[in-house]
Amino acid sequence: MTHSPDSGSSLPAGYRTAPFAEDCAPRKLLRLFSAKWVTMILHALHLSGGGSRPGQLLRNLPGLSKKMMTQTLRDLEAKGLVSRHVMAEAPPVVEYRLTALGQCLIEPLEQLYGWGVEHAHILDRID
Amino acid sequence: MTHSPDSGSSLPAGYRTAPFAEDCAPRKLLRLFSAKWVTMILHALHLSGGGSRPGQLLRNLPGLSKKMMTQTLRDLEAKGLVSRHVMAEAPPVVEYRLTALGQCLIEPLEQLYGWGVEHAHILDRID
DNA sequence: CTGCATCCTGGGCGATACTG
DNA sequence: CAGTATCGCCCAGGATGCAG
Repeated sequence: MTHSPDSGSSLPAGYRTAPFAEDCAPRKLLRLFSAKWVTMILHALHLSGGGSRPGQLLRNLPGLSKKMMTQTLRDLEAKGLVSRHVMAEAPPVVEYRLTALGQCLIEPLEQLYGWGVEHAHILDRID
Repeated sequence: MTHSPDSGSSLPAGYRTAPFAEDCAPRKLLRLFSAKWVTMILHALHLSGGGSRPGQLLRNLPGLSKKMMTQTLRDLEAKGLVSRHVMAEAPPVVEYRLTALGQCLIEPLEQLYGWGVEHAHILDRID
């Protein structure tokens, strides 16, 4: 018998997991973005043309601690969103760049950022 | 002398606060959305045509506890994103509805949800 | 400059039990 | 059914210090 491509379950179009499940696609995205510094770092890298050095980032993002920066970068690296490049050794020169995957995630992020900027007057009332 | 409308500071177009500041518009939005149940509840209300009863919500969102539901709803209410309507008294019948402001925030949320669904294959690699 | 380890606190959030 | 109050866990994330 012919059965639908999505393993036979009846889910809303496009979904491969229940739309309200903890692990539904949208939630994954939001969970990623909800880490305090993830979006800022992605955005900063993006604005720097896709790559930036740690010191640079630290200076660009007031409030960001060295610990959280490294930690967040490691996390993003593990997820394949940024890549680490060592250029020299003494003194160490490092640069982090957005991977193709990272560039991809920039899209919805910038959309959201854009919306936020455009509707700043609204956001003033929710925080 | 004529001065620019945005109080004279030199910020990127559209911004009224530094793009990297903790309280920049995009960050406010992300902070709101990062609360564990906010987006799910907004989304659920949206799908229910803008209004829903507590029990309904509880049943629709597996994993959501009564406490967190109420707490989140109270929070959203305080921010003017949902409104509370008591219909009867015994037994109590209550309905929560999205306000105009709430409807407004649905826009970027649904965008993000849409993007997430469309790129589920990518999201599988980040979580 | 870059990066890791350690200590510590706040509060988000879940479980449970009780009122009307 | 709707809502509140309490207890307690867990961990994100900030501060500080050391190492290459």
